Amino acid sequence: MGRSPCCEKAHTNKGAWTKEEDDRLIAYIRAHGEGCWRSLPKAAGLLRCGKSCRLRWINYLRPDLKRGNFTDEEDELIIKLHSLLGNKWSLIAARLPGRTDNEIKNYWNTHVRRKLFSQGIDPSTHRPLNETAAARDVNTVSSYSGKDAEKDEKMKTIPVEERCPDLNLDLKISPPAEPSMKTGGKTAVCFVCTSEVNNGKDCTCCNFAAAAHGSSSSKGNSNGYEFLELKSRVLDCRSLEMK
DNA sequence: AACCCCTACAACCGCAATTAA
DNA sequence: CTTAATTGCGGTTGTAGGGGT
Repeated sequence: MGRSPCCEKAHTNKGAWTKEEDDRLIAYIRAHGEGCWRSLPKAAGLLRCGKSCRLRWINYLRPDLKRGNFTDEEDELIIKLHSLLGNKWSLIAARLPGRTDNEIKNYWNTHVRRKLFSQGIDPSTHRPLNETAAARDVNTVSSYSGKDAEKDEKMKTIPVEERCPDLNLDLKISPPAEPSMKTGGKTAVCFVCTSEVNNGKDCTCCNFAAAAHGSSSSKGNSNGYEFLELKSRVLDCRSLEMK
């Protein structure tokens, strides 16, 4: 049973991409745009599966990627967003223009986790290690690790509120900063009231401009942080409490 | 120079969610 | 409504390259 493979593996390349493959993919997407990853490899003359092409484009070849080291501001923002969203890398990436979910995930696992540990902070809970160590004795929450199946099962039974009791996580996440293909960039959902915001008009429930609803990086005035009240790009988690 | 270890990150895999037929 | 196909996401792996011995 199960699903059929996404591609004919016997006839696809794997591993690192060559310059020629990159060039083919770039040329094809420039000519035809993104989409229909399933048929793209054949059309572009690539011996790759669609998944692989999509990943290569999104994580490496896209022209709007920032690349380079993360700034201190980005660093801080990632930590704050992770404390709110957990391992929702795509949501975090949506708030960091030019960064991909894969890049942020790698950065988190190689740099940020270590940094937080060195500061005595549990990267899973964003609470002091000694505090979470004590909590572990009670309910094992802070000892959670994705690799630990047993703990994972326990984790599933513990409400989010218990894991971060000082955070009101009954919040709504806005769509990505970039207008999606599916919505055509015409509608978005207010971060605060969740009502639809159409054609770049501001939501009436709050002062958040349309730029913060769905086109922050393309409208010029936004740095992509306003939705978090990050004018100064410093996030107070409690300021994000939603009803 | 050779070997080993560690780090960083590109890429893969499996599954869930979404969309199309 | 159901099923199959496709896309997207998060976890994990593989490996190149750098540093230490």
